[in-house]
Amino acid sequence: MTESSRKILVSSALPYANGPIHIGHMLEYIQTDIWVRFQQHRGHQCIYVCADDTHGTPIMLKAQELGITPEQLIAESKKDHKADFDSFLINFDQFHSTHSDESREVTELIYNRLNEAGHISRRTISQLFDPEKEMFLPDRFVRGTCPHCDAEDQYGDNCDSCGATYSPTDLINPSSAVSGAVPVLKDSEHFFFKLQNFEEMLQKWIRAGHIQEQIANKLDEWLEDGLREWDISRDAPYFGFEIPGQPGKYLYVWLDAPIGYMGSFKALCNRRDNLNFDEYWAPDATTELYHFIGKDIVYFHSLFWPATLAGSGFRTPTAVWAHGFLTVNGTKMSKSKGTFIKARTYLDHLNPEYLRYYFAAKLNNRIDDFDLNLEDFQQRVNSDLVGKYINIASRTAGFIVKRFDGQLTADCSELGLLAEFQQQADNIAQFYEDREFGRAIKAIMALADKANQYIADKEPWKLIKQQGGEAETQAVCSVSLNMFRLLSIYLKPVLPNLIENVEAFLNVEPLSWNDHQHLLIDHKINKFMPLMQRIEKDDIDAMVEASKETIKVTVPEITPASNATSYIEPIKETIEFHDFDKLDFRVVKIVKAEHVEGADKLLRLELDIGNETRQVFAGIKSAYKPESLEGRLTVMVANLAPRKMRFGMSEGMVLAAGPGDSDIYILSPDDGATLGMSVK
RNA sequence: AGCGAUUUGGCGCAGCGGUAGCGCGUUGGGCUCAUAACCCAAAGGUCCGAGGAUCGAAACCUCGAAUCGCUACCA
Repeated sequence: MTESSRKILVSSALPYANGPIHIGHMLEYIQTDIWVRFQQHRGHQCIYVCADDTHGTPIMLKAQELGITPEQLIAESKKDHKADFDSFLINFDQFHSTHSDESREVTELIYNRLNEAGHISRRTISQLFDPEKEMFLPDRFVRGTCPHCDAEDQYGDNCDSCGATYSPTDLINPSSAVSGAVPVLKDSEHFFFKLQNFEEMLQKWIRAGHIQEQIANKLDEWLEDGLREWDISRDAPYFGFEIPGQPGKYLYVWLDAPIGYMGSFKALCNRRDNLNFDEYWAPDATTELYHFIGKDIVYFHSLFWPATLAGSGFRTPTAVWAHGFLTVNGTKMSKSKGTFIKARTYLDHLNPEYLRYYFAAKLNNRIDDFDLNLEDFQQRVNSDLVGKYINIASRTAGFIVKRFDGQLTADCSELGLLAEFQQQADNIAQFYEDREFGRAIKAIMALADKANQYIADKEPWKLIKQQGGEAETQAVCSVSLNMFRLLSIYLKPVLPNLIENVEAFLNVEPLSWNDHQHLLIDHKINKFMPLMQRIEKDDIDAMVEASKETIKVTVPEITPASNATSYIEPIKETIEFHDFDKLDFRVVKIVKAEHVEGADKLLRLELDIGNETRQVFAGIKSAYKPESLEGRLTVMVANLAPRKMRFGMSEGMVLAAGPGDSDIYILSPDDGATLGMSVK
């Protein structure tokens, strides 16, 4: 059961420093973070590193465009990225930068070793050069007319219109995307990494269980084509590391990017006493090293990277694990549809653990694309987490706290049933280990169903009313809360914040995986409070709306007057006229108002809006007597989506002011307004 | 164009040789402890299409379609 403690180093791919993190990125970070937390949860030493990828032409140009230095740009970017990751509970041990002393040190070491071992060659190549900017142009930065189909304004490497691929020198009327100047051909000496020296090593490596089978198939194909030299140098001006001893020549960003994993880890070693760089990177290292990546960068991580490491006397990764791309509602993320959702936009509207759960619930260890279906997302999270899992505690804790002073029974009954929950631990652990999170969640939710069935079967709400039924009620609820605790242990890698609140509720020390081996008996718990709110459709809609690319609006800084009375609610985010215009307010007459049987706060209103009558349930019982409302005119939102409520459909909403309780004041139009009038 | 992945009930997925399962949703019933939650039951599928090997396929092979992606000196 207790395997000896492992030493594991894990990375996620480095986000590029020229743009914000979006939810497509988050798929990878959440996947990795869950796996890392799982390992730590089980008592292994698992270190998680990452960094911003900061070098290359796009960074350089973007900084120029903004009129700042690249250093300023990447510092800004790192701050934003780190804030996003923190908010999503991504628990890096170190989030570093490839533009750092540590990265430079390792990069130079690797280059020098490759060079000394004869893996670097040089030759002169001819490339398009921008005479105005005095820089060589990457293919993407040359635009011109396609030599095949005459489509205008195409990239230098292929044509969007006819799909042809060509060299930028083939373009008709080429121009620099940077300055607009006509590029000229210019010679320059470039440095190449002799990838072909590693063909045999790579052939073996990719079939030795280090990568997924589908990826290995793909790599085979590349290997069959033969490996060629890899151009690893760029001429000044370039934002990156200068090649040692070669002024004006820089290392291509893709050489130093993965070295950023090592640089980040080195920085961590420098501030932690118990970590030794060589223990993780020496060629004979017995520790484990894993890279989580997207399938788009397989080439770099499964060919260049192991070759670079092997050629410079370092260990190769234990495994490189690729995942698929994220789609939203079945299609590629789109700015116009509002499905290009930035991490920050998501966070402005929704709890990060919703997304962590949804990703976990559908992730597997393969490279299939992952669809974030927003409707499914809402239903699944609400149903699984709030409806099933949390509900177990919600429906039993009340009895324990109110009737038994929070005390769980001294002996636990139903040991057989609980043993079933405990026995699932190994099975679930294996799923996590294999990155089959979806199966893990499925197994956990099957147990949650079982727990709810158990409660339904025992009917503690009836037991408590029976004479002498107290003991059994306490036993049933104690068993239920033990089930809840076991599920919490299993869910902890996915939902770290939520489980922290669960720990406070259960009044226990931080849970670790092996705590599943014992039960909570003769223990006092705290009062239950709602641990998670359901996802509201409105929040998803608002997030999508906020993601739609529109003309940039500068949201005015909202500075609440410092001496403002405290109960004034802050003004919500500024909206555009067309947002406002969606709301259809109407003058209506309350033709009928009545109490609703069984409802504490609601009144049922029948509203005449001129051409039809609407039924609306309004939470104003505490402030109005029904008869005082009948015959009054008021204002309603007439185009609000109907809402099925426990007592019937509510077909709109009546406007009212005030904080609630008896402080509620419905609106009245001035004299002269009549039924059905639109309010603007 | 080449290659890879995907295509199973409304939605999201599992199954990978013995003639279809799960969750959500829907419908009906039950319960009322619980965040309109929970429990029970039902309806719903020519498993993308066409061929083929097999006693037998959703699953294997061939051809085709659709979607997403990759194709190293783009990041």
